[in-house]
Amino acid sequence: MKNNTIIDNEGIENPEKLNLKENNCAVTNVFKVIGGKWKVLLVNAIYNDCPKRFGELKREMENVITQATLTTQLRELERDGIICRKAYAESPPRVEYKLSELGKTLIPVIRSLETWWDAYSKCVSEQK
Amino acid sequence: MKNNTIIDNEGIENPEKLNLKENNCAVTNVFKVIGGKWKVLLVNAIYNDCPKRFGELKREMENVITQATLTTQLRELERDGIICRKAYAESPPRVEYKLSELGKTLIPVIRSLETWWDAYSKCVSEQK
DNA sequence: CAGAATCCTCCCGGATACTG
DNA sequence: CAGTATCCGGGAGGATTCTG
Repeated sequence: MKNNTIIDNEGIENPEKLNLKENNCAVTNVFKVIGGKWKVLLVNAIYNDCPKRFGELKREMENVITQATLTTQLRELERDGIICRKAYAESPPRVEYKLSELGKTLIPVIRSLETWWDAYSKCVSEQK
Repeated sequence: MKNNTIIDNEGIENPEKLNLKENNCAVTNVFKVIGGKWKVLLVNAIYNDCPKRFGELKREMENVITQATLTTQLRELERDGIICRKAYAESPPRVEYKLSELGKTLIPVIRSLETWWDAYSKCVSEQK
């Protein structure tokens, strides 16, 4: 509580640069967008089968994450402009998700992460 | 506690694929290695000025993270094979960090994440 | 069918103090 | 100088229940 009143700035000559304990590293910002535990999985799923209905995602993720968590992750991806949500005013209701144009630019980045992981894990397993 | 005895498997026909609530998505695994709040910053710092002494890192990160947190993050990076730690048996003690060969392969991946973030944030700020 | 609302748990990172 | 040791709070994500 005592530290809620802005951090002690003694000795800090350039507070802007430090951004007050916040880390404005670009990569850290990327993690805020796609670092959610299931987000890349969802982006891939929606990319591979587009548009994707909520019910399909739910079925595929069943017994892995709950519906509540699924909804939360999707909402955040939508808020950050990665996916588009379209609700049809029908009965029963239907909701479809697609990757936005911005979201599509993520795919190559995700692929490069996957490629790095493959090489990394292979290397790690070999050297022991 | 009740859920410690392996999760209810009813209705799961293919437990291996689900990996028991674990997410074996490659990208998620990458996040476990470099997803720590300050790790990419540290990797960049060590890469740009190699070898890097602990004291230098501490000074650069002063008023941003504590020494304890710095040590923890470095230890994890070392454990995961990204950086190499070399301690000299001198007095006063000296410790140097370098990127491992494996760690160097991270640099292009980090650059691609940075590039994506630049484009992303520009796009987001324009469209509102 | 799709989601909102609550409550709860776990763990990462932070503050502080002590050490060879 | 470069660490450990210990305690602690906050936030992400999960379980459960209720709704149009």
